[in-house]
Amino acid sequence: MTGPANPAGVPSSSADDAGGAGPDAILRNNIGYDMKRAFNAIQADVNATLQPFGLRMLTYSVLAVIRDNNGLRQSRLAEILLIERPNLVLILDELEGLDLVTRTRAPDDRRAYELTVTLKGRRLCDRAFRAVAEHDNRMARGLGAEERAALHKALRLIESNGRSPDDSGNSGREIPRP
Amino acid sequence: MTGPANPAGVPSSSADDAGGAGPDAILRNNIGYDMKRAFNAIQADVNATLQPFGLRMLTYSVLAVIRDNNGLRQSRLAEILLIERPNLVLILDELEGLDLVTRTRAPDDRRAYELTVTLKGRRLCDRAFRAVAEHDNRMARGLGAEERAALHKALRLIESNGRSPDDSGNSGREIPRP
DNA sequence: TATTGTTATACTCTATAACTATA
DNA sequence: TATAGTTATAGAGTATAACAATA
Repeated sequence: MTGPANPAGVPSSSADDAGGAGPDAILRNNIGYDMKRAFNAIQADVNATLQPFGLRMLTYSVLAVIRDNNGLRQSRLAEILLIERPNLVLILDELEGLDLVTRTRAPDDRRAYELTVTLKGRRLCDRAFRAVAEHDNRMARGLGAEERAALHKALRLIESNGRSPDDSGNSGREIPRP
Repeated sequence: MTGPANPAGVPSSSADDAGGAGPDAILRNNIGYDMKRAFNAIQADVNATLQPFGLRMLTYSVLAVIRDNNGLRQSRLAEILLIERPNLVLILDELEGLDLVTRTRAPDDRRAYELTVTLKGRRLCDRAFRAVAEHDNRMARGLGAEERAALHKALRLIESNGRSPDDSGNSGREIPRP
């Protein structure tokens, strides 16, 4: 905690709080709360941006990663994007139905599929890429180049903090009295 | 764009990309992608943190805002947390069923309910608050105080950018050829 | 007529178990 | 037996239309 602490470490909930601090002031201290609201704004904008292309954030991500990793297999793609394999199947069905990607049997392992982007898929992906880049600039308006780089760095650090329960003793989470 | 640009503004998708840049390198340029992954980590951790209290991120947010705004009405609470009214009903049913909040008829407007946190709810909220603060420190490990403040500032700026389609002419979104 | 809370419903994203066909 | 892709299913979270009671 950085702010002034009261005995219990609990925020002051006095009535005059509501005056100039905003009714959700307590939650504004939490990175997750601010991030959820920021991400909601981003997702709404990127989905509106991708809608004319027939894509969503998720389908665009899948398309873009296949585009840059030709011959990729579904299991590996699911790993990369942190998607469960069963959920990826439906996304690929959708993209394949739109003639944007193809599944071809792997020559060495006939259980697996190799994913490729079609010409149509590559063209759409490139156009969508530019629209998403504009979306990014729109959402980052007001941030300087260094601030924007710092944001990316912070987000990646947080992501990696989530994967490392490398605290002392227990995993760092409190165990409340039953 | 900050990096070197090629004629079309499209990222190089040559095969040697996959070497040291990571298979999702293209998406890593997008704030939304990094933020989604960071937020996934945060949400998983905060939900694990709140589980012993019988709360989730969403129910904790509702409880905390009522705690600091006694007498709040559902419509206003929904506005504050950007939740649709119908969805809030179920959350309040849950919190009321746990004896953490109460709905009492507003004296001046008998359509509305005034929301209050019970003693049990206040105690639980305070304990959860401390656990969430520890969760926050866990997720922000590696960030200095200024970096952390800059992160909050950036997130709030992005949120506000989402609410302002104040561009010139069209809303700033590209209209692709049909 | 408008608003508060509610019901019902649907859609997206996510998560898990179990199946098939190959290995 | 183990793995790749699949099916079925269930759970959050979110979004909209329509209703009853009240204003």
